Amino acid sequence: MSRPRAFDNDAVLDAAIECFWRRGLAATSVRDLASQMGINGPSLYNAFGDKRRLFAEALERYAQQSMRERITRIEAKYTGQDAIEVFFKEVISRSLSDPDRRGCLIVNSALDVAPHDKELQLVISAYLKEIESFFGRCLGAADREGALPGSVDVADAARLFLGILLGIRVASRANPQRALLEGMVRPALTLFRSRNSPSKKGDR
Amino acid sequence: MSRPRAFDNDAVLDAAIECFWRRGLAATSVRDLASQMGINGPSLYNAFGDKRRLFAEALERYAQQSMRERITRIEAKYTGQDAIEVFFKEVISRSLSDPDRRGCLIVNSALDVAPHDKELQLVISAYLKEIESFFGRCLGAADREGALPGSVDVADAARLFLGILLGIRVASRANPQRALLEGMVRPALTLFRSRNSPSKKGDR
DNA sequence: ATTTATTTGTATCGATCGAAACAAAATATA
DNA sequence: TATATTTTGTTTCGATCGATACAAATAAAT
Repeated sequence: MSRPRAFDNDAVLDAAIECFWRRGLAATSVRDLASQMGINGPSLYNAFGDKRRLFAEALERYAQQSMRERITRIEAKYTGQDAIEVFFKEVISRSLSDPDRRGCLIVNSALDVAPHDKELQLVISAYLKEIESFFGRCLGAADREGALPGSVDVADAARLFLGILLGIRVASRANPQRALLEGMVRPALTLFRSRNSPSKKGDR
Repeated sequence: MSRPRAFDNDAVLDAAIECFWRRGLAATSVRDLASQMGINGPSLYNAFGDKRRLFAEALERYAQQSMRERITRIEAKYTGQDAIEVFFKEVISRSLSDPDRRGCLIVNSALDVAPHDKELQLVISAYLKEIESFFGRCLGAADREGALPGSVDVADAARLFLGILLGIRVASRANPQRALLEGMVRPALTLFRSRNSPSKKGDR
């Protein structure tokens, strides 16, 4: 009954993700967005409301395509310590191979959006909780298999790995060096019971 | 031979720190800065060059007054695991008691300034290195006292604690909850040889 | 008292910001 | 084909951005 939309919603959202990912919510102008999305300003406002709501949609799509995709893909093939190791290996690899050092849109937003937007804070906080839950599942599985020493609290260990992930994402933007990022994770993996050939001091 | 400056340089720098700390470099306007600093725009430009150079000066003053002050003060009284524990206790306490959730200006800048400013990236990266070195000294002392298991690599452990610190600073802005922040640190402290009454699973 | 160098306050520069007014264009329904 | 409804492109709004021109104000040096 009306004129159809001339652009693909997901495609323009991907372009918006790229803008917000590179520069953040406040530093990205509506003109930049419209230009990169290949649409006009009024089309943007008509389709997404305003810049902030567009950001919320882009963030949710990012969470789905980047965070949840990685978690579900890894959990389909790995469990316990393996899943955590593969997860960090992938994150570090991606962080180091990005010439723009975009980091993670969720982590970036946790730092520069959440404190100034109560609604988005809840959304972002929930994303972080999803990641913590992923670590919690991995650690729970490891614990049930007897791969965790009794001194390790599963909930706290999940928080630790979330903290390390946030740390890697921050450090990779200011100091993207493999030794630093991998060094952040390695000692935490010693929380697990040592397996066949654990990495020891002086091994490197 | 000329008209003297009517404002105290350190005092207005403190006001600038507050602005940048609360909103970041890009989101803080020169008008906000001048207003909070109690000076006029032209005085600001005359004294500091431009917004970016004012930021660099404010950041350095922050590093001195906040980061180095804490490190030297703690190292004057504590060593090894104690120093690390006191450090995190203080950081977490400060993070949770700040109603504005400003986090740490250095960490904030690592995420949203460093990727877009090569010069400031070097400065910020150096600040992070100072923190890592602090952890390195603590861990080195612990190692020399036999308080570290042989499986723990001191350099990596320092990177881990830096990562946790960054994680705490990020998480405290999006999800400032004591259980989360303390939980991030607690498992990492088990890297040290257990002492008199270590916290165990189920203790909480 | 005059000179010289700097800071200060007022006013404003061009550029850009988020957002929208408006009409032309396009299509499903009647 | 006529009508109703939404999208599109052009244009522009008032506000704000970083930065500065300019002259009045100030105080040490001569």
